[in-house]
Amino acid sequence: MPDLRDRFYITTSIAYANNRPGLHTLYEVIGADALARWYRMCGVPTRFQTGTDEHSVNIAMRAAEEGRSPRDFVDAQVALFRAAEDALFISPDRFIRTTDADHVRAAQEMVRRAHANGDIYPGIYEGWYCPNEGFRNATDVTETAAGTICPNHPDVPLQWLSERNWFFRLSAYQERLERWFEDNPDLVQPDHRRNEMLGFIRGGLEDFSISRPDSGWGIPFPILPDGSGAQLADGSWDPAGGTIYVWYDALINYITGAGFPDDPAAFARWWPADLHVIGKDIARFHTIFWPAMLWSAGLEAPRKVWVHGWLLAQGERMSKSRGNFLEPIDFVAAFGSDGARYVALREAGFDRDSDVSWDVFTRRYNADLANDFGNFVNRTVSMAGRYLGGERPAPRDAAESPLGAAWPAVRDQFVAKLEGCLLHEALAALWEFVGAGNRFVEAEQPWVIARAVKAGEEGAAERMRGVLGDLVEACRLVALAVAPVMPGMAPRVMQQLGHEYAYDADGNGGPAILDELRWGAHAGEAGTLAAAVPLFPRIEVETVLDGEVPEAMGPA
RNA sequence: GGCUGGGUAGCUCAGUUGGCAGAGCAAGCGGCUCAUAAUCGCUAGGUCACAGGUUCGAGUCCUGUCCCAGCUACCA
Repeated sequence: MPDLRDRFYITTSIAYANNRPGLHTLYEVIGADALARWYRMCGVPTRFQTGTDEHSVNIAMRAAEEGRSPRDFVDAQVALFRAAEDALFISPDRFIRTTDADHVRAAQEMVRRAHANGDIYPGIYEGWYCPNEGFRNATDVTETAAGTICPNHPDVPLQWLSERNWFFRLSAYQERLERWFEDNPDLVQPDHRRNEMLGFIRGGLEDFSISRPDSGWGIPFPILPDGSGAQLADGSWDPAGGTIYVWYDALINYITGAGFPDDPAAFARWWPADLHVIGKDIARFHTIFWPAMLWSAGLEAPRKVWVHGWLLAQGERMSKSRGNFLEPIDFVAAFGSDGARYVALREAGFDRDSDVSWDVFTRRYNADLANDFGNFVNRTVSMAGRYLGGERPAPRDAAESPLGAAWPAVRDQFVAKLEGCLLHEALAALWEFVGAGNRFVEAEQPWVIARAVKAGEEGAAERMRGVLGDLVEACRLVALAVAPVMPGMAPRVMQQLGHEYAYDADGNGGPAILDELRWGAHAGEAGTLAAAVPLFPRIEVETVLDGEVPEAMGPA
């Protein structure tokens, strides 16, 4: 059962607006959206935030290449993200952009607080600089006869650059971080990620730089090296202050969205976040840098960080640069919005890397959605219409019904896995019940009962109503439970079953879902079933093989 | 190199405190007909990476070897 809090604040990491969205980046958003919808349906006031990270020299360069202003460039990128998220039924309460005015204020305020607390200081940042990629890690460069190069651009000699930057005193927080990890084993999950982070902390923490020279595209650093304010009399910012570098910009989005610093009441309500959902590549920044930054500002650290894995294609991480990504729009076109969400969350484990392919997604869609669940609803509605004239039969008491007796354990398992962020396992638990439903049909054979009814056998009609009532109820429960994952499907099923669907498009507004997920919750209410309409048309594999397959994801 | 986690049926993976190797999908066969050629039942003979060891008995513990992945700080 969920820990019924007074509110739930959940975030995804913000996507780097340098590239168009791919399914591998939206995968995290789909998972977080499903969780957000679940808490909304539980009746917990929920705030779900996702968005885009829009500053960086890289983005300014990309914009310049296209002959546009950075602002025009990111606006166009953001439109692509929003369109893809709309297609996937993503329901953010706030889509935050790091170029938003309130975010700029939040980031600057965080810098001021760190400064006031003595946690930042001017220093020298130096290292090998690649004109294409910026500063390179010492372990990423190679010494050659021609000079020092980075592996991605062997023709471009690296330059040794020194910059005068501000540094954050992360080293001062080592003990507190270590204690924080030790005292809260559930804070960073899964466990192996937690262990990695803890090991990193124990290995010693260095300060990190948080400013860069002014590039014309970034949040102005609000303090000059001498400690005075960087804002000029006319309200503009002194370029000599430079800009805030990535982590004191991007990470801040989570508190901006909660109301920091403009709306103290909202901030008090929503912060600290209950759950940051992030990818494993940025675990360190979210579980080590971020808490320290918050503490420095006198704020609380997030309550939980969930680190998911990557989608892999033939063993390699999906990415734009590799070209082995999946276009979200193609994905939705093939599987539908609900189907796309389902197969992504069911096929890839939310706690680890998962190899996926167009083929396994298609198989999963056909097996789970078309055959198992879609057909289960279809045959149930069809039989109820044919044998009972469309009057919705009531389920029997759980004690008299195999399905009713099995349901509570299924539901509990589903809820436990879902709230534990093991979304794929939650769905698997639910689908066990779908299988039980189909087996129940075979065991009872309503078409045989129909003949008995026709022959006037005593008790046959009652048996028919009981069996079909159980089946209708099973359809209702599964459709409702899986609504956070397939929000478009649930109302369609309810309509066919003659039940009301009381939730808004984003999952708000309805009764507490746990009450609705009781066997027989609406047993006493009359209703009329609609005509059976297939929910998930089968996808013929031949169709997939023939065309419309993104090249990168098609059959090898 | 160091640390961590893995290598189990064609594919994806479960395997609790050591006790006759499991599930789903795919494939083959059979049944049924309410249903989206769906569904239900049966079938799968996998040296549980490899080699040793402990034990009455090891996928499950110990040692060694091979292979894979992750982490080993400033990329968003």
